[in-house]
Amino acid sequence: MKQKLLAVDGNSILNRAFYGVRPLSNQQGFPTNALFGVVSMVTRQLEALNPDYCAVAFDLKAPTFRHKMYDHYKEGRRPMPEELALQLPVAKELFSALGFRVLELEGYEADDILGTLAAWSEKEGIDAYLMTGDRDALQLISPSVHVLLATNHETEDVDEAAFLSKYGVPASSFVDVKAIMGDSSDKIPGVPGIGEKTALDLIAKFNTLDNVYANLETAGLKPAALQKMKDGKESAYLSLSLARICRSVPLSCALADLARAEKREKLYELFLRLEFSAFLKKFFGDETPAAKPSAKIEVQTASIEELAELLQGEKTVGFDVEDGKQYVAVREAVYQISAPFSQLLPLFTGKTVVLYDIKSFYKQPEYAGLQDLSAFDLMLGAYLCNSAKAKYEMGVLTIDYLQEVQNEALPRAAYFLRLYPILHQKLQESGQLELMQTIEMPLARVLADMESVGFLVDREGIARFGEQLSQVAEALEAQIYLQAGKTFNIQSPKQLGEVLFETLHLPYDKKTKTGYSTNAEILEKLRPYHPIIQDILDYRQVTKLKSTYTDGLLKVADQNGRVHTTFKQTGTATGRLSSTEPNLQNIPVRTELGRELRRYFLPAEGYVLIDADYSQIELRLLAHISGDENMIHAFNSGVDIHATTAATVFGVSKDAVTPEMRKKAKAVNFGILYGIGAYSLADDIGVSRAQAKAYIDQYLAGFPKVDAYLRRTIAEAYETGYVTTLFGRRRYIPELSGKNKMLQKFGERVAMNSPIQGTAADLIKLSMIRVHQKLRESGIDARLILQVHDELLIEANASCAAEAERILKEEMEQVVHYAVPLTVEIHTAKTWFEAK
DNA sequence: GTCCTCACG
DNA sequence: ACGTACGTGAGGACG
Repeated sequence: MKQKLLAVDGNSILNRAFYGVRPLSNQQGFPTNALFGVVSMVTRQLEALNPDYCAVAFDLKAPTFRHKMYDHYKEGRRPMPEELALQLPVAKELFSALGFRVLELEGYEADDILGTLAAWSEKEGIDAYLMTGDRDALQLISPSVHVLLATNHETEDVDEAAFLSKYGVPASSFVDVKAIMGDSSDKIPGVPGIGEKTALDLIAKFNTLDNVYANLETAGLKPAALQKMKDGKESAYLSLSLARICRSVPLSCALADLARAEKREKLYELFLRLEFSAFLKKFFGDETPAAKPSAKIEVQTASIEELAELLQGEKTVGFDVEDGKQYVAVREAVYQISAPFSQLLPLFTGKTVVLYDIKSFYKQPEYAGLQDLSAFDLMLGAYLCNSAKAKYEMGVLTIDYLQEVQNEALPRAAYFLRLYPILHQKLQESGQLELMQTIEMPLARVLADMESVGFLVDREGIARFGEQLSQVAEALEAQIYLQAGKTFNIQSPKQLGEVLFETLHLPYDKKTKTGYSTNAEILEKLRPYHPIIQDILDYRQVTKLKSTYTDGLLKVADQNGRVHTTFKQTGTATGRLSSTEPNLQNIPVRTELGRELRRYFLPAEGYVLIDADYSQIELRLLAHISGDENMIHAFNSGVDIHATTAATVFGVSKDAVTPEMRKKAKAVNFGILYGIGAYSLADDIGVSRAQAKAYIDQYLAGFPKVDAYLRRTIAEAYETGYVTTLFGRRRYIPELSGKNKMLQKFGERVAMNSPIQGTAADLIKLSMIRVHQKLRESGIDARLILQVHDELLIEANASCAAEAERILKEEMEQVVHYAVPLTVEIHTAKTWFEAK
């Protein structure tokens, strides 16, 4: 087995990673996105190759940076963005810790060093893998030298054969091609007027630049091209020398000095500092290097009497159940307790019980009584501290807040009482402690009850409906094949695109990265061109209903025909809930056929369903939050808000508003809530961009305080890095602190939308807690079973339906008293279809 | 695992 | 040069 060298162009891939990975930073605000990308790319290659030698090369020229791969930087050099410059020295540390020798030499660029290493490898008879995002390096490919070309999402292994089949010339001739075609981003002139195609043709025929000029007259060029080649000869030879990568940089080390030497303690330290929890887990698992020894905790067993003794005078106690074993944490110690929970309960009274994922305890009857204690859920606390995280596992929390890797040999409870004061303080500092105590913690109990109760579905009815859908799908499928003239997989966007745009030659405008776009919006436009389109749209709808909804629901119904969703309380950046397995927050309603499904969502025998939803809650909150008199007045006078908006936008009286105007105004209202952009609004309502901008300007002139509010919110978000809801819920917007304009724009839209969407989420959560409480207090036979963002469902005994309806409407409408009324539409019926 | 598509507010 | 409305979850295709 030949030995291997992995040599990385540090500048190139750091640059790639910086532009390819969304902004990330650690809690100190230090940018980490490029470093994350680099570690991710490099470790993948380390695993795949297991190289014996590792080196990384960095440019050492001017404090500027070449953006070769981005045409828009073709004007030349630009200063490196600060966020990237900060990461550069850490990248060197990271490479070194990963076992790479860091190579840099005054006056040489990274690719020259790579070229030199490639030459060494050839001489020593080992395989070299050159990792870079720069296509220039392809000229270094040889029988023993591969280039690992890092593109946006993958790293492509280019060897001699791959190069030849892609370009039609051997890799060794790549510089000759460049000498002719030039490279504007690299300031290589080439032969003016000659492009890639001619250059490749010539080199394919003659192999080298010398040979091309030796045979120029017989090359079969058109007269114009021939003349250009003649005129550009000098430029071509200059380009050849510019394009050729140097292979003899006078490095002060030898191949043997590049032997891979991982520095694990350093790596651990760096990963911790950067908060790379996934990499920590991958590299270190539960083993903590000596650099930072985790607290030495012995797990002891204790009887209830002993525990009672230990807990004397303690204000906080940790509690957890893992692998069926109960753990109680007291200060620095963890005790395994084998008594039933009911015996622990009195010992916890009067203390704060710190635990993780309290909802899962509430769902198990053996932990009854927990709801009467004062508790602090670390998962929920961590969510409020930063709602943008993908995960809130203990392993992540220990890294983010304790700067150490979770030792999985210890019970999780070992960390609880160390995490609690930190999270508690962060909530206090960020003004979210009340939100935690009065909304998120009590809500967990409500959600647990809702999940346990579930929603009854008519399984036979759904099965019948599914059968009908299958039959329709089969018929549509036959029609589609007939019209296409062949069979293919309609559900494959790739195959469908080929059939539509290549077989049937339908016009297309948009392509995705991977092929033709065939989504409903595109197909809608194609409808007039071919009857197959309608069939495909219908087929899509029917198969979606069948697979996601009828089949999906039947799969998860319990033996009583009830489906129990799981509400994720830490799933969204705005504070909303989400619903999984099954997702009951996206049951169809917008189309007639889809809505049919709701006929099979039922109350239990003798019960009814009550469905209540807030009308236009987000616009009402916009009115309140902005304090705009015109919008407040519109809501207080109970008029149609979209019609009022239309009158404002179009400058007509309310009587003169046409349905078309109302429709457009409604779109503008949505646009405002989502963080408006003229471009998207124009696209949405089918007017010119200028027209859309005029609508927006009119709107903002008509509701001046809305305008002021949006501007103020964006400005504050730039200053502080976050936005908040009326209840203090915070969302950080790191996109605003980066230099990427597109991401900044996105951040601004987030800043406009999140306080509104988030406040609505806070409000309905509070309503749920109140409704849950009221229903229990009144002792009536009714319970909450579902929340769909602005909608609540109750299953109530028919005998107390009216009372349940009254409570639901009252609690929802009176949850707060704002500048505009929060109105609720409510219906009671025997199916969800009828109740909505 | 990631992309595309589509269901909801 | 590029490509946008905000927030989600699920299923199928494909590498």
